[in-house]
Amino acid sequence: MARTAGSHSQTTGPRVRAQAEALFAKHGYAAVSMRQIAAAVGVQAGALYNYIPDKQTLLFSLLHDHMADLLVAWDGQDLSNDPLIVLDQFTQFHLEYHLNRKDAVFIAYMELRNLTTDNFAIIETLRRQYEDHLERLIIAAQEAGAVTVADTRIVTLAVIGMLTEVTTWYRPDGRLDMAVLCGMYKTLVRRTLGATQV
Amino acid sequence: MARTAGSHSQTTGPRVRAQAEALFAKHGYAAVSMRQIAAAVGVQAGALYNYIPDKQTLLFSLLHDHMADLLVAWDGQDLSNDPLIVLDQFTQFHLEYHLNRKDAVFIAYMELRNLTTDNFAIIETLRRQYEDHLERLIIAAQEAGAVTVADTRIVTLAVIGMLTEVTTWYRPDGRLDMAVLCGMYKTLVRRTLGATQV
DNA sequence: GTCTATAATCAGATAGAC
DNA sequence: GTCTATCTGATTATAGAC
Repeated sequence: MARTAGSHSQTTGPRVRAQAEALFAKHGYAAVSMRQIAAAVGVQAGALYNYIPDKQTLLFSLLHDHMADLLVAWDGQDLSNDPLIVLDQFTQFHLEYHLNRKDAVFIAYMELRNLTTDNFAIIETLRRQYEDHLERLIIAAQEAGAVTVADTRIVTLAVIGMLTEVTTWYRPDGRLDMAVLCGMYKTLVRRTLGATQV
Repeated sequence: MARTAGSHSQTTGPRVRAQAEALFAKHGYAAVSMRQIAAAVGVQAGALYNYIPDKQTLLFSLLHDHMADLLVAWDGQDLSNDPLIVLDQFTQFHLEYHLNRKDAVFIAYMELRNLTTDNFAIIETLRRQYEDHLERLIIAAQEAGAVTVADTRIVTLAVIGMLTEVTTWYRPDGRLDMAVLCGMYKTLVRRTLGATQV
């Protein structure tokens, strides 16, 4: 309970990350100054350096945690034995996860070019891992005779592209609720894969 | 033939735009300085202001011309009477046009947030016009009984998202040439639309 | 049309007081 | 842990010489 005045280490750190994420998504990494982040948090610029070594590391940390969390979340899914139902589960998972983290998704796609070469390689490896998860599902469905795909890699990227694009226009208070949206995209994904049942 | 030393008005203007486009695509609008653009062109920073009023107008001009050129190019297409062939034509047009202008496409999607409010509205109107072209094709195909779509607007955005995503990974010297790529995506688009023939 | 020089501002990051 | 003050260098844009 007793706490030194001005000491908020348990809350300021996460707040720096949250405000940076929101500002980077809105204006772009290069366009946001450390002073802007500090103002959003409610501290002076110098205080930020108690929590982050520099601006580049802050960006990398946001992207890395987003991708790592995504992989952990997918690993935690309870998957069906039906190869078509599993594809529906991926569609639903991808849409819900990404629509609930629009800022992080936006940054993860937009700010890759602002990473150093080494940091970029790490993020790309994580992204590739996620893509591979879906490609394995498509290959399994193909082997089970549930879908017909000419090139599993291309179709994997096409499906992820189609699903991720939703984050650029979907509004929770718009004309479609999540359940309806997910239902429509499950159909679109099955169709794209040439599923035996749609 | 005779030309005042240092006078290159017929070439410098376009070169400023071309170099700015390349640099904005690579590093992002906010991350690129006028000095960098000038260095790429081969002049000093001050000379740029003979061709552009300011940095913001340069960005807007690049985005505006890209979208306007896209609409003009589509209007110039010779379209089939077959509603499914027309959709194939759109797929091919969109892929070829966008893959030949990767930098402009990247900027058009990434730098919208760096436009002023007024400029943003203008670009969004142009983008919406392009989307409407595809949506009308889908509606026509639906009315002709050639496709089955639950929500023409959603599917329009899904198709454009799927096609545009290709620009993030396609390499002309990669394992797929344009003809094969277009063929595969024509199938994917037809499938997504629930076409009677794929 | 391009140059050099400069104005006015802002950037990321650090030092030391409290 | 946060503040103020500051360092160093970069930013956009302009002015005037050539």
